[in-house]
Amino acid sequence: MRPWRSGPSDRRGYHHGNLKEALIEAARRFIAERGIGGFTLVDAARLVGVSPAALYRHFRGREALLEEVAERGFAELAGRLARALRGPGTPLERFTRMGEAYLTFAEEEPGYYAAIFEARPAPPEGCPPQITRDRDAFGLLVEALRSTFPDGFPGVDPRFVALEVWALSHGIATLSAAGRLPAGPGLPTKYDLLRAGVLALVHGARPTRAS
Amino acid sequence: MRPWRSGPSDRRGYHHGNLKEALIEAARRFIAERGIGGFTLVDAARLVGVSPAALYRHFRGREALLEEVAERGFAELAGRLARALRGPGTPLERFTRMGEAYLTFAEEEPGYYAAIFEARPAPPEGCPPQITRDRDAFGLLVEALRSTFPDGFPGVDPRFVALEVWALSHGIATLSAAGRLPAGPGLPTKYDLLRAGVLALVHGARPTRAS
DNA sequence: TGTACATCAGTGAACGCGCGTTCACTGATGTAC
DNA sequence: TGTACATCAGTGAACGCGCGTTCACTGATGTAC
Repeated sequence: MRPWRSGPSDRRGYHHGNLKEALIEAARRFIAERGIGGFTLVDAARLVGVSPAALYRHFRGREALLEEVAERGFAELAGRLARALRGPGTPLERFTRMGEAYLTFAEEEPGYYAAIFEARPAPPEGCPPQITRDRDAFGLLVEALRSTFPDGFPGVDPRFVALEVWALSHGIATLSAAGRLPAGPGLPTKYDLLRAGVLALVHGARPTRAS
Repeated sequence: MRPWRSGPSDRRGYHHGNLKEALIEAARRFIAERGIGGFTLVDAARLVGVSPAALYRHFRGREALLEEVAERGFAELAGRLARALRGPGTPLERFTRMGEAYLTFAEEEPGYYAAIFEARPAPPEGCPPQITRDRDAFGLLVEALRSTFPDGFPGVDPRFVALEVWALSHGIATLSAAGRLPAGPGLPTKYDLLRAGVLALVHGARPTRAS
């Protein structure tokens, strides 16, 4: 990519100069507003001020653009989680902040969040990138659990606890995004819910499961 | 609706006789396969063997059909939950079975489940039916908690615990539907996850929240 | 420093498609007499 | 019991629309000489 001359100029001309990034950004915003299904190449191009055909200089098509958005979103999420975990405080404080970072990401970046989660049932070919991404994120969570509770959990695989924490976080994030968590003064925030829930899950981890 | 002459005849003729129900059923199946966004009136009509225009004898349009599907789905879900709760066993056993019924519903009826949860951000008019539905379902859960744990939770509103249980259930159901819960022999099933998680949430309910 | 040229990121018109919806209509049904 | 008729659930053709994608093209850019 051509080195872009510095300065705040928003530029406009025959060559956009930053089209790929601008399209990803536009997609992120439209997905946030209307969901994956409501996202349209034509709208994205219009927002950026470019003809729809220009898109094909940078992406193979709609799916490729969505995949790129999911990729960016995942990188952003992973970065936020890692940063929260690396911060100051006791292990438990940092773990708690990681949960908050997850909810905050889902709230601030609903486009990314949706792209990450919807971007593919995809044909049952190899499809390794997705698997890899999940494994990376999940591994991060498991590692965080291990370092936060170095003594582990009596008889329970940390991955089991990690799955529960993830499911709770995802549930809170999606219910909240759908406007289905009762909210208001005096009511618990989603952060309250997650904090208390994670503590309970972590403390309550006992060998109660059947298999 | 004309009394339908009995018999297993699938019938075919100028008058379908059962078109409204057949369309709802078709919508349910297509949403399950392709999601809300992938659902199409034309496909539904084709599956039922009727011209697309026929639909408008029974629904005001696409949105109305989706709303009807969501309504049916919600009724089915509420019925299943209530039935599980009314069954035999100790209160805790019945409460646990209610959770299983939730997951089973989400798995067996992904069309209904998606319709229930996606069927509307809807303009900020009165929109009472949705609110009412949520309140009904949530009230059922709160009632179940109260009767399962008649002594309550030390210093914690049962509705708080109910929200956490719901969020966990929803998170597990959606992750599972998205194929993102690692599954296989030796790995915990989603039922294991929910059972252990609910126990932990219920036992761990303590006054830890900030607000 | 100036000019010819290769490169390639853009244009804009067009395409085929499938969608939701409408319309005037038609044919089956059940009822009144 | 037979017939005329009102009702209304269906048809099928058509609509306007916006979509993703293609194509031959054009104009700006940066480089070689």
